[in-house]
Amino acid sequence: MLNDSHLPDPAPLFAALGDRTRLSLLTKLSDGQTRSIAGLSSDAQITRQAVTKHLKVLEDAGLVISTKVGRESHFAFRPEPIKDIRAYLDGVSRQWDDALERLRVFVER
Amino acid sequence: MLNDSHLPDPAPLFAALGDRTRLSLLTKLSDGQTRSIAGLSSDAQITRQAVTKHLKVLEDAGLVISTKVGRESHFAFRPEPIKDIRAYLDGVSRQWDDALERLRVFVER
DNA sequence: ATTTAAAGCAACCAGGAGGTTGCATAATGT
DNA sequence: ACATTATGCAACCTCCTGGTTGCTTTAAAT
Repeated sequence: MLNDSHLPDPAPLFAALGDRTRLSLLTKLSDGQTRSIAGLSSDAQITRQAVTKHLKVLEDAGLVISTKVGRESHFAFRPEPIKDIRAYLDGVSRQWDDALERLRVFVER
Repeated sequence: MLNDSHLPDPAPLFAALGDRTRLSLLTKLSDGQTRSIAGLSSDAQITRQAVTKHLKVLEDAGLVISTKVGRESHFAFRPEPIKDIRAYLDGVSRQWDDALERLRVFVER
């Protein structure tokens, strides 16, 4: 049995990624450049305040980090949680592959 | 620039994974065994009807497939979408790594 | 034939998510 | 000094989500 009781719950992380706007913000930031809220809002269809809320969600999930620079908040991408969920998905895939392999061995005997 | 305009929007897929109950259902099913709604509901803290709703979300996301067997609905894991989101995350990670590499080259010259 | 078990369906409810407007505050630019 | 820009904060609104209860239908078990 796949036992994930020792892992932190990845659901909130997936939830943070489960929004088009947030994915788009993340994609922009994943080019390594740091951006202000105004910079991230300029080409969005929603208000600056809505973007701020999305950035808060991303930051709470650890996907982004912000630092104050003068009157601006500069946001940067944080890749660590991405690694975490890839590891989680690897676990799920592995359990599946193992199940298939057991079935194959059973059928072929 | 990372261009994801040709890809199907992965946000709904992430959203489907963004719930503890659904992740737990998926984890159970990823062992390769097929299960009825009653079987999946028995050790859950919520009602059978709530489980049914979660299964519908998972099925809409393609993460699970159901077939009727007599009066029962049997659910099975579908690994394909997992591969899709891993590919998506690989793209994000790659863009990030490339950015770091460019920075390194720039700094070291 | 009757009872029991599995599932579908609909109505309802509370709370959260995503968005807005409006206003205040604090740096920057001129 | 004054005007402008970037952000923060709060109130509000609507719709969706995750959950419930209650009832019906259908298959299986006795």
